[in-house]
Amino acid sequence: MPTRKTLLDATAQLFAKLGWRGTTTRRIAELAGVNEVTLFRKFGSKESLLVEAVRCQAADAMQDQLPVRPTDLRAELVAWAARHHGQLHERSSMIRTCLAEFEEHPELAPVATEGAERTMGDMLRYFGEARRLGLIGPEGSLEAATVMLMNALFMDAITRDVLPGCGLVSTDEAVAAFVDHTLRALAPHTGIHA
Amino acid sequence: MPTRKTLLDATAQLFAKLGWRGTTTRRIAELAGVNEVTLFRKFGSKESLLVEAVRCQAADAMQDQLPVRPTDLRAELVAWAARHHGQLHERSSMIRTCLAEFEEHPELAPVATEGAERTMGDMLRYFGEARRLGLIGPEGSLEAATVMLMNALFMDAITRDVLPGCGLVSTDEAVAAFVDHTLRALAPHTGIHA
DNA sequence: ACCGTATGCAAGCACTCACTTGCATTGACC
DNA sequence: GGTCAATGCAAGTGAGTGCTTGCATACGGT
Repeated sequence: MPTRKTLLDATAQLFAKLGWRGTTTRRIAELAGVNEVTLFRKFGSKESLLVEAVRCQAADAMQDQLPVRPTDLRAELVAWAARHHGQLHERSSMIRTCLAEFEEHPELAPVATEGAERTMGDMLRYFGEARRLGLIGPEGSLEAATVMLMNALFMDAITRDVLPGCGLVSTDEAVAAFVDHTLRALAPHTGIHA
Repeated sequence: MPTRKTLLDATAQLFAKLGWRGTTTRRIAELAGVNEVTLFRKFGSKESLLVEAVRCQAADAMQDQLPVRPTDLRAELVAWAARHHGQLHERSSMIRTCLAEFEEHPELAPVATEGAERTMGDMLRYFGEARRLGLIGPEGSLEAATVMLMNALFMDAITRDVLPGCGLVSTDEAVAAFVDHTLRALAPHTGIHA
């Protein structure tokens, strides 16, 4: 059924840009090139369609994992962070909208955030492994390091186009600076990057 | 004129919760206990009223500065970060909504973000001063430290009620952990907090 | 006592919203 | 050729939208 996917894609696209209330069934039908009635026959209501569209969009998010065994921390983290930042940036409009809509539509939250928690768990595991291998020092909270790095990447990705001038200038520089700062806090001895 | 402030407050409150489209002139009038016609007589249009309401809300944000001369970095930063986090948290609903509405209503952006940039500048100055005084080491990017700390606080504050389980558990612990992590990255010698 | 300003009230305008109904058309499978 | 499910089209429902008009009422300054 090509119609179904077409409708879900159009809905996600409109929702990201216009929010729940702005995403009208008329606009969805027009963008999908489908009659408005078809939308109701296939999904029953606007609400079902929107929730399903957000669910699919979130499920599409690539699962990008850190290496099982850390070797070159900086290289691996920078590469991972760049990919992760790219993914977030692609979806920044949808993410901003969801953050605002969670209050009125809490049913969106579980489906949209499941990925984030898994990613945090993966990074925590990675740092734990690195510490076990002596690649980072025995002190410093790995949770704090993980949350701060992920928050920094997240914020930069979702505010970059909408609030230029509230962060670092270039994306690559920002990613590298965040990773370096994180590793400096976890370094086994001073001046690891000096 | 009590009516004016009443209307602005009601508007800001509704806008934070329901967004631009959800904030209807009927709801505003009802919440403010004012006739809907009065709203149009005083502000001309819904758009003027909304922009003005967001402007006032942002202007109300307390300006909370770091000490001119750094002495006890950790204590000063923790105290400042806790206050800053509190302010952000109070306005988290409005902030989330604005982040989503910036795309459709870019006129909101300048008025709403002016404070954030000043705050970042203040922290950068504070770190620069601290480095000059030898309270932090000569290496490590102060911009990265500033952006990461502010992003971490910002994210924690605006996602705390809407995405529990995506960060650290208690607010106070989170704030302290973020500051510690930041200082560890900037520390003049290893193990400053050991 | 008079006047201007601010507000309320009732009604209405043209428009959009989510959603429904009834009927015609298509196309695939038997 | 006949059946059935999927889709389109035209029209309409009741509710909500931003905004306007006309008129009544209050209150303060002169």
